[in-house]
Amino acid sequence: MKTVLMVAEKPSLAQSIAKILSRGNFNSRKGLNGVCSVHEYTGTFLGQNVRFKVTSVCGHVMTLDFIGKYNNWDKVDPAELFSKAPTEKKEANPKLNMVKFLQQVEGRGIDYIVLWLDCDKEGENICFEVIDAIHPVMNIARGNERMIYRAKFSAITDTDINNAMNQLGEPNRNEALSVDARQELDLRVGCAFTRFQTKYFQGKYGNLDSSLISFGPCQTPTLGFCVERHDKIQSFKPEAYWVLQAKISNYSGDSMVLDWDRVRVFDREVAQMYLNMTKFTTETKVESVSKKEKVKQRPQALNTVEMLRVASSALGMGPQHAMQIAEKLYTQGYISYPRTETTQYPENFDLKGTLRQQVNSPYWSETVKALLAEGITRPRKGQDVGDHPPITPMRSATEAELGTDASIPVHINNICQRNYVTVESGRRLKPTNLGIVLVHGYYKIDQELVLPTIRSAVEKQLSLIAAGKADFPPVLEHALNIFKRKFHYFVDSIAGMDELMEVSFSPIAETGKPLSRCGRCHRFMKYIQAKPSRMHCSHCDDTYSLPQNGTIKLYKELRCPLDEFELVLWSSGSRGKSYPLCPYCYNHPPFRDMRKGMGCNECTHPTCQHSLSLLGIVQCMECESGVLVFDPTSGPKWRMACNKCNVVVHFFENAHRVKVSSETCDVCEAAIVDVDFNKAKSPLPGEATQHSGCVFCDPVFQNLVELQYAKMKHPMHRGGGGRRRGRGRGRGRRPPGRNNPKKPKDKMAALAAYFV
DNA sequence: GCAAGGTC
Repeated sequence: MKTVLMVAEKPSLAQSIAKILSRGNFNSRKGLNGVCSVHEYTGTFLGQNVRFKVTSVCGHVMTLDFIGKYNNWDKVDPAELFSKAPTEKKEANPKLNMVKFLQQVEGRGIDYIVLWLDCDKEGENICFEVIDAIHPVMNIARGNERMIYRAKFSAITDTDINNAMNQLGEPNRNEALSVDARQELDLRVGCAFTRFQTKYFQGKYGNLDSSLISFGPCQTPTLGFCVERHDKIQSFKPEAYWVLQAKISNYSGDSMVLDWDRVRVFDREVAQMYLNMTKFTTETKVESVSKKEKVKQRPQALNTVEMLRVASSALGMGPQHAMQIAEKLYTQGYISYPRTETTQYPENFDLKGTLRQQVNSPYWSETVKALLAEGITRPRKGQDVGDHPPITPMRSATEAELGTDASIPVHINNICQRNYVTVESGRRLKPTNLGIVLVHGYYKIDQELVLPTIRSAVEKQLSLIAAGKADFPPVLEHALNIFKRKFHYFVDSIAGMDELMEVSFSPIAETGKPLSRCGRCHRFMKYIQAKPSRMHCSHCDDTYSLPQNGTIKLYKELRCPLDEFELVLWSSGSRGKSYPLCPYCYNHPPFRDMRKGMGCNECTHPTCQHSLSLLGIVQCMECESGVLVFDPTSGPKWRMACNKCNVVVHFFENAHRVKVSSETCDVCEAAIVDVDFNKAKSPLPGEATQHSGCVFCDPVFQNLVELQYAKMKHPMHRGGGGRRRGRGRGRGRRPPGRNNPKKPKDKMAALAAYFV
């Protein structure tokens, strides 16, 4: 029996599709990654009896990135990112193992594939990601029989899904290619500007309070809208004005308030004059009576931006939340696809049928019945962009169930995280100094960097690829060329933005507090606590980066024997790990086998008393290449910590001295440790206070060792497994190896519409 | 360490 593999965009959709097509008669099992399930049933396909397997991916399978060596910020000139730096497709989420799942497990030996990815450009792109993985391992078809099919649907309803299955088409290569072009453009442009800005300003100012000064074709215009609004509010100057109001009443006591035809005057004396004139009036004369009727236009059909706007103004719901709910309603079959720019129903759209679905609703049953009886008027004419029908209720819900794209909330979240804006009460966005300076800077240098127009122009070009009216390479090259020139102009004109920065931020040399001495000039260097924390020597004009997410203290005024820089002690917290580091060596590794970002606990100096060579005890039991290094600052609760992962091992408590000797254990090769215990609390037999031995093998010490993990905010490794013995000691070992809100034309117009 | 786009 032949096999048909059907792939949806997300697990919940795969299940819904299987349920509908098999009429509820299917078996499910977990897939390789535990996230994507596989639903199986038998049925007919192209007139033959086949086995159907319905599964899904989790969004994009692949992502675009530069090849490894171009991700080094120190060695790569950002300008190279526009053309020289090669890119490659990497697995978007390696933990999900999607390629293996598709290629080696579910796709192998299948006969047909039906693509049920969302029907938008991104979905079309994912189609080809799936095809690329599966096509090579499919059974070879006889003759010219087609093996790959595309289902087109707009709602997860019985009719839509069954119709799609009966009218399978082909995936659209051009639409997929337009997404490839977008990806490459966003990557090259975003990374080049981000790296340049970040490195330029971080080296100059000490209190930027953002560790990353990012730039993106969507997030930057979003910030632009916030700052523009803020500037308008700031430049508004309130002026006092006067209004005349008269309250009149007739003989029966009915009263009304009359408004002044002039509305307001800004001249107090004029207002006073009119007030004096009315003061002595006892009669009023009605000159005319007019009647007005107000007609409210009937609404247009709902698209995404309008839905988000209404959700915000009427329901007080943030865009992220609103989109999440819409997404859920869609996958459960209550509404049609919630991502659409279209505000016009097709001529043949069954409006009455849609309304009939609501006839038993406990909320509006009566209204629906009345509408059906008297007949309905079509919504006001809108625009059919050709993507999906307007957002439409597909079935009635009972208490409990209740951007042109979902990315607007993501852009807003982005600029919050970068500390460009803060969210005030009532979900109002207020730009920070940094956000304001950036936007004003772009305006000064090149307005197009922050205006939505350039993105709109790019999207227009990309849609030419999608429509098959232009080829991928020339469109990409043309767009990259424009941004490359903009980039060079920006670099050359950065002083313009810098002038604005100077007003809001302090030069790095004036920031921070003196902490440790520089090994070159022997003057105090300043410790800058603001992220990213670093050390700066104003005399030598050098900046040294430091490990993040912890505290930095002076380490007993001890010096590095190699460069005479005073050591500092990094600590992740009172119970976590700590190690000394030399600010110079941390940035400029002294030995060949060392890399940037290593502290003394990874230093291979053969004789320095703070080095791995002298304080290392044994190989870490949890990670591949780490060594447990004695922490001489940890007393009285002595401990050793892995110099690679976050394993911390507590050992002796009541000791006043612990020393790592140069001898090793015969059994496990761990370093022998000499310990002096307190007289009163010594765990040793008799009155003994001193003992030497292997921490793991010595019968006295063995019971005093306890394995515990450091409580780190961002664990690099998860715990697991017990302690393994006999893996040899690790001492000295090298580690191996914005507009009219009704007619948004494109994404940027949609974004602008949200800010109205 | 970076973009934007999917989704968990």
